[in-house]
Amino acid sequence: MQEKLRTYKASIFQALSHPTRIAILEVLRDGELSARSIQEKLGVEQANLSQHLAILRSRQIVANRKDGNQVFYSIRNPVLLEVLDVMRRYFQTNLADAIQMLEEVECEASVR
Amino acid sequence: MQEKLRTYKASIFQALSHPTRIAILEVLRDGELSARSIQEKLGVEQANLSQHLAILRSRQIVANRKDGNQVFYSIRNPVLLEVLDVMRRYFQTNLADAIQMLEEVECEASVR
DNA sequence: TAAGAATATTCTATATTGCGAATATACACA
DNA sequence: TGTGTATATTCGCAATATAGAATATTCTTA
Repeated sequence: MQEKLRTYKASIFQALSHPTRIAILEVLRDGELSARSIQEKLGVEQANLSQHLAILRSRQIVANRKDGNQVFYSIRNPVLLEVLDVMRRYFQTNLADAIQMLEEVECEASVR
Repeated sequence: MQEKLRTYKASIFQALSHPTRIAILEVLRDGELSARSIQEKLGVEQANLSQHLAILRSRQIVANRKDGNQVFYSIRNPVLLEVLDVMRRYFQTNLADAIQMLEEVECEASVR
């Protein structure tokens, strides 16, 4: 596989590499929601949510539909939900390691 | 799902969010390899590879086994390969969008 | 048209990441 | 023990990412 393709995949993973963006995809799992509803469900700053949505949009991960005053977001490709599902299985089969990691992550998520 | 769990998931995605690290997992798909072999296959700097391996290690994604002079790496949990497989499907069902993205990514991968 | 609501963008400060160069460590074997 | 090979770590710098504050844009409705 060429470098370019890997860079694309990496950019998708990168889009998924933030807790808020994972949360966004999880609340969109059951169907589209307005930006405002997402914001209320997640309890984040308006500007911050908008930035995260911009990232998901730029990677074509979510679609947005304007309706009057509001913008409704939805997951563009359901296969992405499978990615999240498999990750859930990954997490489950990894429980022991994960618990340890959670503790580390709690202090600092970085390697260095 | 709690924030902590999302942070954990995000940290796994973050580990996958670099082309070199994706490449590492791909060459490890068929079994363990020494760091040197990985380096030769990928053609990256020794120090750089070691840094990427450190990230994968810190997330418990790879296991390492020391044998004399060398360190052999392998994928710790095969479910992770499924994640990559699903991503491949994601890519395939997304071809049109992806091609467009590849062009953009070619110039600059960032949103801003 | 004016005011208000929903969303996006820009700006600024800070933190994190990624790279190569240099250095350190660990092991093998003469 | 000394030398070479394999791997890891540290350092400094450039690039990127994230957050909140401020501002802009778009739409609705009085």
